[in-house]
Amino acid sequence: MGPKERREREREDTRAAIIDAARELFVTQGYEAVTMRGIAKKIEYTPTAIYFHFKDKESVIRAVCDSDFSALAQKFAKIARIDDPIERLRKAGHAYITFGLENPFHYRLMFMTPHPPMNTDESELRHGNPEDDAYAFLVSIIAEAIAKGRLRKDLKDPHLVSQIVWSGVHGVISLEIAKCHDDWIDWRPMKKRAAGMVELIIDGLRTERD
Amino acid sequence: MGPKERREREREDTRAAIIDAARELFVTQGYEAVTMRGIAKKIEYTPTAIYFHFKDKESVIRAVCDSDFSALAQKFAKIARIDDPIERLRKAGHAYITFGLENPFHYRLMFMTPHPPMNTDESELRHGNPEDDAYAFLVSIIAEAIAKGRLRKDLKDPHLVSQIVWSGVHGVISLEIAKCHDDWIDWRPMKKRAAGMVELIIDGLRTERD
DNA sequence: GTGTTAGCTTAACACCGTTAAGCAAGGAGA
DNA sequence: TCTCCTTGCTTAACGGTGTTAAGCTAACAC
Repeated sequence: MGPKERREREREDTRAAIIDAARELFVTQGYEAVTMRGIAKKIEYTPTAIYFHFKDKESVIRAVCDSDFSALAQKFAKIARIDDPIERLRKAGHAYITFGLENPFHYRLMFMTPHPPMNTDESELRHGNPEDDAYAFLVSIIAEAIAKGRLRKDLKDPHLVSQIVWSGVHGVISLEIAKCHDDWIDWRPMKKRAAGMVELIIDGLRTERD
Repeated sequence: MGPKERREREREDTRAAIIDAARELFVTQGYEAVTMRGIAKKIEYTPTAIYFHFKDKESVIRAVCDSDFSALAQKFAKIARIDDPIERLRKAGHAYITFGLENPFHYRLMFMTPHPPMNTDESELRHGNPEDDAYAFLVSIIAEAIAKGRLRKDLKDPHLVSQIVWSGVHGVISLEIAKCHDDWIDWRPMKKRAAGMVELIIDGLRTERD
């Protein structure tokens, strides 16, 4: 049975071509600049053809993000091997910030833009699994740090602590993405702000002080 | 000389009508929902008429934001009277968070959306003046706290510290605005996250510890 | 009374996402 | 081999957007 597989392979190819074309527009110019007509021109199809492969524009772009966010998961996978939970937290914070700054349009779409609640099954990434899910990874670090008595004793809820930690690094990234062109603010170097935030958080959380 | 003033007053009136109509759409449904045709319908003019009063859609909405952001300046004006800089910082943080959560669309437009660098004179608010400029207000608090030896001694740059502090509270607000509908995250109450962040920051910055 | 200008309208342009309808090619079943 | 039907695409169009060019009208200045 040859032809059936060939057809499926071809379909998968043009689907990939759509994603690639969309990615190229997306990473250089952002969500608004990705137009169905623009994608179509790049791959030399008509705009309508895209709707055979994707429900709408949003699912095209989510396909781009889903595939690119695996890069973040890979970074986290390496960090997961670090023994000391505090050091793991520090490295994870920096990796998260680096990822956000290297993929500003992805980051903006995923974490700075309100979306209608999406069906869990629409995304291929599995939630709750620290390997795929960056938030779950963070919670696991915090939970371990709490269990090992490395955090202040009034900090008992891993989710609350995680959400505060996340807010901190998210604040640095998102402010940079949204306001870096604003010369009204006398911005200090990104690296200093990032490192300052990470140290401020870790220092504020933990038991010992040096 | 009557007619001239009357004409100017009338022009100012329809300008205000445009802003009011735009605000009504903006605060309930956000930037995208504000359409020139929608504004026009509300004030019973044609869409084109708006272009006599405003350059484009963006300047209509910026006029809305400019006028509404004076509310934040007023909150800060009260806080400015607090003696203790640390306590002033705490109150300012909470006021900022409250403002952001009460005006999510304003907040999103001003701090979560990248803009092309705008000409300073396009906005009526004066920069650098702590009375109008929330950032300058924050810097003034931090500078005073440093001068009075209330912060850790390695924290010497008011701008760097301010930017980190701002990032922290901004992170809480912006994550709430962008991701509060995401039930994939087991969100803790907003108040706990906000208070936790403010205390974490203040605790991380200052000299003494209780 | 004439000319000018302010303030608005009508009509259109160039985009956008999306959809209905049709067409051509190729596999499936007789 | 002939027919049918599905797959994958195209053509054409709809309703929406921001924006602009051109024209009209009433009120003012002289």
